[in-house]
Amino acid sequence: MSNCSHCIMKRFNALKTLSHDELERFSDHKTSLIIKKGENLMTEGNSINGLYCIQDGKCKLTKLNTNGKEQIIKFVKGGDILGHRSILSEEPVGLNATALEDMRVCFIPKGDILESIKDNPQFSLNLIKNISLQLSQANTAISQMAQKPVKDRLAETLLSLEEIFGVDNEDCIDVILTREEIANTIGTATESAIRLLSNLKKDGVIDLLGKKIKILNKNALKNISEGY
Amino acid sequence: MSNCSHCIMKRFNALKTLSHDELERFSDHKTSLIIKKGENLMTEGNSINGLYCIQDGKCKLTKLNTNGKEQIIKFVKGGDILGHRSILSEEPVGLNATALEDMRVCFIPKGDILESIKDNPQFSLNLIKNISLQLSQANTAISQMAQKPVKDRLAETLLSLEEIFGVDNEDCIDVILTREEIANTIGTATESAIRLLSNLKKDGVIDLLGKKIKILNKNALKNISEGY
DNA sequence: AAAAATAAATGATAATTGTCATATTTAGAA
DNA sequence: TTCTAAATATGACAATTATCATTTATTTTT
Repeated sequence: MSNCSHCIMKRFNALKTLSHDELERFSDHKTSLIIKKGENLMTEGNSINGLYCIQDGKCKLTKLNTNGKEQIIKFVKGGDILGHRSILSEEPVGLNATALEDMRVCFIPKGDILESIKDNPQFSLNLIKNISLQLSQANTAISQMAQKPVKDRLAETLLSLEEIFGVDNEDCIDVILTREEIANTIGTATESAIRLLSNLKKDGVIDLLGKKIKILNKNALKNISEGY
Repeated sequence: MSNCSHCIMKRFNALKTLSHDELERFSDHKTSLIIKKGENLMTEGNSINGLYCIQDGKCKLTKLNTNGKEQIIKFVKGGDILGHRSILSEEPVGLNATALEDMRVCFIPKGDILESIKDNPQFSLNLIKNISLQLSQANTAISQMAQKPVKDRLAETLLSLEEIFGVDNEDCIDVILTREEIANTIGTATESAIRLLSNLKKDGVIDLLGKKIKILNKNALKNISEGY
């Protein structure tokens, strides 16, 4: 099985401050798992006892609203970690993590993580920074959801998806989402999302190739996202 | 000047795990300040080098949107702490903290806080839990802003305001907000907020006594907040 | 490959929400 | 107090967004 001290994950995030010894310890205790598209890596309300390192693949973090609708809170990809908030706060997981494509994930038991937190203040601090950044981004999201019209939020979301996932060899945003998932990200009805995407295409701002979306005019999108 | 080890603050939050010695150190270095209604305790984008303990008074945490509108993210009252996120993440403050009434606040220099974080893992952990809880609440807020109609959000907000601030001797929610501030909390136009408040009053769910709001039927509000 | 199921697209219409205008009330300053 | 400014309230209307119905396209299953 692969070794944590050689893993690409350690180049990212909080994990980059871990010593060789700590990574070896992780290696000895970790389990690798494959999450198939559509399956849940974490489920809202459940407790977990470890940290997930996303090796490969993409997932969405969602919340089920009281009205039964799914809200997508965040997208996660290879190199990201999941579950640290729950470990640190000793609370159940707050979001569902659902695979958007097949994923390769490593699971590192809570005990090892807590040990590193105790031994390695820098690791601990990096986890805190990660959570703080998420809080900061969440506050921005609240503001935008509350005050921006759907069209602006769609533009914003498309830019952010390209930022997160990059583009493929045809310059399309490198993630496959259904129209419903896009709608659940910006908080609108699926039909509205479809209509606004069609408008953006008609205006030459984006191109739609099946589920693939290509941004043609980033500046125009940026303007729309700011209400112009 | 008052002494931290006798302060009511230490009954709350992360501070409750601090030792007598730590509190004495805080006491020696702290400064007390009065923030007048309308003044800012913290300002978005500025850096701070310490922790604020709110002794008394209320404030709103806001974010200025790209469209120039103010979004209220959170309300803060006596017993709460502010600035720990910025200290821990070593980033500028993300939100404005504006006094809703005159406030008494203590400021404890960053150095003392960082020392306690190093010495006292439980203190550190409690700060993390505080930030984690905020993140969890923020995610819920995103979902509600994105998916619930304004009426539901208003009902939700009224319940939450009573939860946070309690009621005065006339059973009114114990905080004075302008209609504009209520609108900026739920993310709507001031006129819409006014109209929906009037409707709730007409339906006998709340009573409006000037700026004071009294919840008459908590169950009805709860139902409205959930879309019934 | 054909059939069935799911997703996307579009029109028609209704409901929600925002904007502008204006009146009324309240709070603050001279 | 009296004046002035600001906040609240309400109507009229426009813009945005949701819902429902239906068609077309795409994906999945048999």
